[in-house]
Amino acid sequence: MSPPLIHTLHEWMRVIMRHSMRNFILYTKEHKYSAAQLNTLLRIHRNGACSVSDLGEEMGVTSAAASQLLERLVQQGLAARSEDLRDRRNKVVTLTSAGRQIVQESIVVRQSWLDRLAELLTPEEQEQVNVALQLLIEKTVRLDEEEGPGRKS
Amino acid sequence: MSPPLIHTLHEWMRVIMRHSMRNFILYTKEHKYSAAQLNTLLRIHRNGACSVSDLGEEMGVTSAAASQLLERLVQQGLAARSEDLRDRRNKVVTLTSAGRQIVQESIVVRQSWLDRLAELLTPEEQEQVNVALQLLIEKTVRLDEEEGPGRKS
DNA sequence: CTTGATAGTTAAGAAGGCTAATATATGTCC
DNA sequence: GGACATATATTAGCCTTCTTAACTATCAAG
Repeated sequence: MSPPLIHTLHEWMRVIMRHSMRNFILYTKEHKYSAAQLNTLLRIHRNGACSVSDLGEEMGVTSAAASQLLERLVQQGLAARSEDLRDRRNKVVTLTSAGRQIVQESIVVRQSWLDRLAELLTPEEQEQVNVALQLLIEKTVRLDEEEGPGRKS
Repeated sequence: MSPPLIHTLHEWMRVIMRHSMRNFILYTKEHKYSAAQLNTLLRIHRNGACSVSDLGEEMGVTSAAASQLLERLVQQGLAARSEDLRDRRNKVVTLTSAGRQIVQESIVVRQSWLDRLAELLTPEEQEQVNVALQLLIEKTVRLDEEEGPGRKS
């Protein structure tokens, strides 16, 4: 019965990585943002408002490193720090509109090939793929629930 | 008719990136290899034997940068340089067995969640997903052919 | 108010990775 | 052979990012 699913999944992953990374690297070169900076912006985007140490912890660096990285983003007008009114030791990190725009652009360049890919499919194929991917997404959520049941307190 | 395919594709991409990158970063931290080094190893792995400038061009850096990056990999025993007999200006870059092992491990780390994901599917679902992904892979190949018809001479 | 923990910043120094310029060896064309 | 192009290596200098170690501000408990 055709190549096993595992093999197909891995192959698909390889394809995705190759396409997305190529565009991502081109984007960073073009815009002079380092991978670390763009990565930080993406984290802030995903987390919504968060603290500096949260950021560092998630990226696997010390809070000092996170602070410095953030400082430069603030200087470039891409991120903002404000005080947490409930605990004034914390800073609340957010994106500025310029920062949000950078994030959006980087996501678009990374994913634009998917749009062109979708256009190559017939409506029937689109529906078939849609159902399969939604199944995968749903199961992945379940996978996360099983493995990290107690991450939020 | 359910969310549009484009939306589902992008969501699936987001899921993949989050899972794979997290494991990838953990792996680099653990093994003290920088992202650039691991990236270089992966390129060599994908390209098979290639020259230094090929490497640099593909990674979007000067050949000087590629040479230095490679030098460190050689010192660590992960890559090897040998002379190209047909054109002795070129170096033929290959992985050592240690280098191949690192590459394999990093791929496994990045993709192991896919194996667990596959196990959550019934045989029928597996077949359904398998067919859909193979369709996507095949269409992506076609996409590449359309867009880069003359990349190899 | 004092003590001790926590969050963030700052400074100093090390390391990685980049470019540009230069050097060296090799290939190609006449 | 001689002139020029090509592939790689080397060097110097710069920028980014990391860590460690202070230091400041805030909170929480007594």
